[in-house]
Amino acid sequence: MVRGPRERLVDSAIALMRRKGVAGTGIAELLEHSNTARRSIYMHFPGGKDELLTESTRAAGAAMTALIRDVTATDDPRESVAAFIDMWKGILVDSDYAAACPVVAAALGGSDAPSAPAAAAASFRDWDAAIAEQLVRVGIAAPVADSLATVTVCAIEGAVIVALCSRTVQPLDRVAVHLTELVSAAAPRLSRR
Amino acid sequence: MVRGPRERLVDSAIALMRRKGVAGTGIAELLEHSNTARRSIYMHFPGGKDELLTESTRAAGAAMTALIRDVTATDDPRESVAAFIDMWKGILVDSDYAAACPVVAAALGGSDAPSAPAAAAASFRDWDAAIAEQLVRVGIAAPVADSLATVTVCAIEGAVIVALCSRTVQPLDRVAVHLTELVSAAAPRLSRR
DNA sequence: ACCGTAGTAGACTGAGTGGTCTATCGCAAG
DNA sequence: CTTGCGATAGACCACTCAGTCTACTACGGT
Repeated sequence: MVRGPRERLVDSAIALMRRKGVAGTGIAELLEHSNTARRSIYMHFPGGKDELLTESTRAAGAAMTALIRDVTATDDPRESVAAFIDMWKGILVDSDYAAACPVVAAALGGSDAPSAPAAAAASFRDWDAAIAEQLVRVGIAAPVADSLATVTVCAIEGAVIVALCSRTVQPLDRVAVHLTELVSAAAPRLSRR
Repeated sequence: MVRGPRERLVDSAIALMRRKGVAGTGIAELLEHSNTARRSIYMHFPGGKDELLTESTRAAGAAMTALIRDVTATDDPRESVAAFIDMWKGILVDSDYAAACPVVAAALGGSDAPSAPAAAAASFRDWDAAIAEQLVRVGIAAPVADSLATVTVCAIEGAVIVALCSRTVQPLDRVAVHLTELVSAAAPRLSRR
């Protein structure tokens, strides 16, 4: 694995966006965190902070898309939901409720990184599509699957935020219960389990 | 209604948090937006930015709690959900997808306003309680009502974020459908409508 | 009419912002 | 060895940040 300045910058930007948001992520802090020369930012990202954070949003979104595709390889969406919720619980607890979703930060950081929200929106769409694909595979009609997938993403992202500031994973657990309920109701052939 | 500097500052802080987040809300911008003397901030909020934004979070949260209590006065939670979703759609469209939830901003702004997340968490709890109260009233068992209330808050907040960056109210519509579905399933005596 | 207080206006500070620039370093291809 | 280039180190820029300070004004209670 090549660990050039570009990769280090993107990784650090993702880590900082999780904890500080877009506006709160400063160049100086980013340089220190990634052990990179100041100039390297503008070599790889001529557009400066906006370009760097937007690219980092894309990278974080793509990584999550891959993870979703991996987790949804099963034929039971309820397992997938549980796996996701567990992953988020791990992130929150391990970071002592300091790290949230970098893509959410990007979605809300339009005033500091104007092109970041568009990258966030693209990621959300990818996640939707990946989740809907699994739901269709287990027999849910496409329009319902799309809708359920969107709700899954929204509910989990919302729960992460509420859980973060409340310093408890309870919102995630509650969301897991009801998302499972929705999936079971929509996919009759799963509901006997 | 008295419109002293304190009220103007809180109102402006809420408006700016919606659009710029906590870290992105600067004192200078706040002063200009609220037409207030610099000194007045530190007269009313000796703790500076942290205290001002935390207090503004409490105010925004309380206003929303009142609105929730108002909207949930009905005995049909499905109407209440629809009313909320409509309200958010209005905010997003009217602001041209620039204004989100100030309480979410506070929840994520811990690095710039350390005591804001706690105020956000308190608001989320109040909203949960207000929503759960209505659900219990229509015959849903308390534990289920609590859980459903949390999911309602999380899903809507998540949908606002996704809708904002996607520049479409579709996520909110989809969330409305499935929240209604969940409420109907949990409250049998409503489900014939 | 007087005083006390809240509010206004705006200068000022030190630290920090994102971004640019020059100079040097290390290394690989010719 | 030499040339070229990405990377590093760090000075430097104009600007903004949050917060402090002084001087002045407006007004309500006595």
